[in-house]
Amino acid sequence: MQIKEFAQQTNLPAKTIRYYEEIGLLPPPVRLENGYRVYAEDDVARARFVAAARRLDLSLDDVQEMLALRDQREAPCRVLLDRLAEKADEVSQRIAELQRLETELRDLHRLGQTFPLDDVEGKNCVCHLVEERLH
Amino acid sequence: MQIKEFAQQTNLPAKTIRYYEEIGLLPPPVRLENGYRVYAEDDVARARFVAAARRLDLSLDDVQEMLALRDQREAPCRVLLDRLAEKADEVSQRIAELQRLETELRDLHRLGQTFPLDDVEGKNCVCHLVEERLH
DNA sequence: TGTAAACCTTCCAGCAAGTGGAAGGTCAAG
DNA sequence: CTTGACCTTCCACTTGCTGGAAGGTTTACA
Repeated sequence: MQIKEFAQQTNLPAKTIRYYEEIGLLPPPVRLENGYRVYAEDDVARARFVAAARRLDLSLDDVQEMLALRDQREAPCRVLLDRLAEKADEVSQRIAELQRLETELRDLHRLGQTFPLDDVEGKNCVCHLVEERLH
Repeated sequence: MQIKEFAQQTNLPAKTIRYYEEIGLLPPPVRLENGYRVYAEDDVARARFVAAARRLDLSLDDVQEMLALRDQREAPCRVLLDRLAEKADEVSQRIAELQRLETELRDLHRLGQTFPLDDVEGKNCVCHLVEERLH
């Protein structure tokens, strides 16, 4: 199959597939005489693994590591399992940060509405409110 | 004051201050004969506004727009207020996405633990679980 | 006088993970 | 014979900085 069908099968844009090849995440496929890439069925699984891992927000570095294990006939499951747990913790930390941020944004917005909207020089507008919010 | 004190007053690294100057967010300051930057008290407010907006995760483009308004003697408060609300909505959307992601990661992790850890070729490991999770 | 430290300068490179676009080759259908 | 859908490579751009090299200046201290 050519790159377009491969892209459909793996749910990755063709551009991204070429990029993954360039950085060594996917092996260079066979080429036709005209230079077109041709993929085999076997290539789909690997690319799908990458796509799925990316959807789980694992880094390309993480994926590299796991694929390298697989290429050495070692099961990457232990590493993957650990990364899933680590990633989940990172995500929940990030959620907490964003929740704090949202609260701050909503608080500022609410407070800012009680101020005039045309006070450039004075201290009575939301801009100064924001400005003074540094700690 | 020189760049180091300015950095302390504004809570921005010196590198970042030079960068903001380079992209036109902060005006080029006066230079001493030896080329050192010298900042006035008035410069502090502007840089603090930038720093505070960044802490609220507003983009440099947003900040540019608001500063441009201020430079034209127009109050950026309306724009700022709108951005605060928009940003809060973006953040809460992002939170929802991350919560879905966290759930997916934890589910996969839990499920993956019930599988063997050394199954490279078979279908009985967490790697294949992940791989098949594409939709 | 020498020198070490603590400043300051510019410029170049790189991060993550792609995306966009230009310029051009190839192939099948009408 | 040309149109449109593919495909190729290469280069630049995104966001918001950060790190480092190579070098100039200033002050303190021996």
